Amino acid sequence: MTLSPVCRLAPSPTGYMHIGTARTALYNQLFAKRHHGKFLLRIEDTDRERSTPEATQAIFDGLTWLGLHWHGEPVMQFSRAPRHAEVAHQLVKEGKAYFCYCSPEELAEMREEQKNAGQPMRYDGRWRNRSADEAPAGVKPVIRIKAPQEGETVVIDAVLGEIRVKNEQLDDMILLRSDGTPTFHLSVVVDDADMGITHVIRGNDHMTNTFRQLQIYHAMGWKEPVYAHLPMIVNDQGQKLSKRHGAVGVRDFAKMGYLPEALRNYLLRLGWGHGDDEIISDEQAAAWFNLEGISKSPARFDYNKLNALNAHYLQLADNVRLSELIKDFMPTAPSSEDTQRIIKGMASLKSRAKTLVELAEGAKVYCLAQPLIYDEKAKAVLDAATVEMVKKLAERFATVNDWLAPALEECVRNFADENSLKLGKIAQPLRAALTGTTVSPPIFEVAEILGRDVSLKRLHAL
RNA sequence: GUCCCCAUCGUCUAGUGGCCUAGGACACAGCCCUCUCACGGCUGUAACACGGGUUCGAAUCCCGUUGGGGACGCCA
Repeated sequence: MTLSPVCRLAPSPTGYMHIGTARTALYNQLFAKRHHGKFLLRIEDTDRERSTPEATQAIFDGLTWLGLHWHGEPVMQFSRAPRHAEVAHQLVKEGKAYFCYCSPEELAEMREEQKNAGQPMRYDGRWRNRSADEAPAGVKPVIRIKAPQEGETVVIDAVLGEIRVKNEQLDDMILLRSDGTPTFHLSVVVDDADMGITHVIRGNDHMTNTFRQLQIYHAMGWKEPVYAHLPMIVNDQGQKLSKRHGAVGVRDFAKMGYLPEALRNYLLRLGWGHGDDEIISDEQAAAWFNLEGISKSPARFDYNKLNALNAHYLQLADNVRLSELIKDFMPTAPSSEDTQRIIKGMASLKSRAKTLVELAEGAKVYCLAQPLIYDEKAKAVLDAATVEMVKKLAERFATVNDWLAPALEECVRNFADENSLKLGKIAQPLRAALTGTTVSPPIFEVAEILGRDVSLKRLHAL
């Protein structure tokens, strides 16, 4: 690549930030990084009805949380409306676009007739060659492009290859609405051209838009960008991911306890491959990412794999960082002493968790809420005879000098030998007594971290 | 309805005419490790949608069928 690429993410701020948008952002950012180019952000807020500042903020927040940084100030598309109108009028002057005075009702009627007749639903060009004198009074016209009616439009897509469509299939799309505001196609092309975008990497739902957008490039004599259309992310039914069927917002994944680095790795591999590599660091991703590796077919979102990846990145994550992150997932904030215990026990805790939610759950052992609550399984373990035994063990514990896991383990092993018991026969009741549960990190480690006083207190509380 | 795109284990994928009795990862099952649960290690189940070609040879190329997805707005 001789010139460094300029990529962009162009989401419309009409709600939350979709996970598919996040992946598109990742691919754009990686591609730009790989080739030392730029990754720009443009907020497509020309739909004044649906665009909200909150949704715009959600996009900034989502990208920031994911660790995807864009270059420079985001472009707010609506602010460029005058420029878009200017281009539309220029095309009219050059005879490449024209005014159309059809009412929305008239167009709807036309489509209805076409549909009933089994015809393709397309604008029939009824104003293409009429002069403005025929304009009905009081009707504000739209501007339509005078699209070529013969030949074909060809897209060379970096993912899909060459795609051709006959121009007769395309109609004269609206460039400028009757209120003078630009439509999507016009603003996208004008902005991409003005921003110097060289590579348009976007969702496959834009594939068929490309033909129309190319016509604007051709009319204006602008150099067209390289296109790369990404396969959709679909749900387990194979359909477009939508809010009706579960989580789709980046924020939802944060709330479910996923780490941004895990989501990045997951999204990277969802629709792109590099041999047999599965765990891919940010550095490797930036060095390896290429358009050739993008797959053509839609990819299903799979929580199992995301969970596995998240578990992996949890292992790699810094213990103090994790102790901070799990606070959002705990009913009450742990005290500073509890937090210290959690950090000490984190190595064992995190190997047992797939998400921050599970990690927070596990960390509860070190949060000293009194009295200790025993779950059903723990109660079952602690029958009367067993409680007697544990109390005897507690007396032994009181004599342990170094309150450290190895010493405690030795103490319990000796106790077990003396009573001809298997270690498990004592360790499990000990676990139940110390944690109120039957599942925890290694119990001697838990006892060590809990400390002598707390541990003995819990044993005596039986 | 019209147009466009897609098609390898349940899922994500490797594979670009012989290296494929199709590889990896996740999930699943079993075993080992083990104080519980995990981690880890080992083993296993499991796929080229179908039908025609082309070729000495096809998961790989071509055509068709079927199935899936997307687009057809004065939304983006």
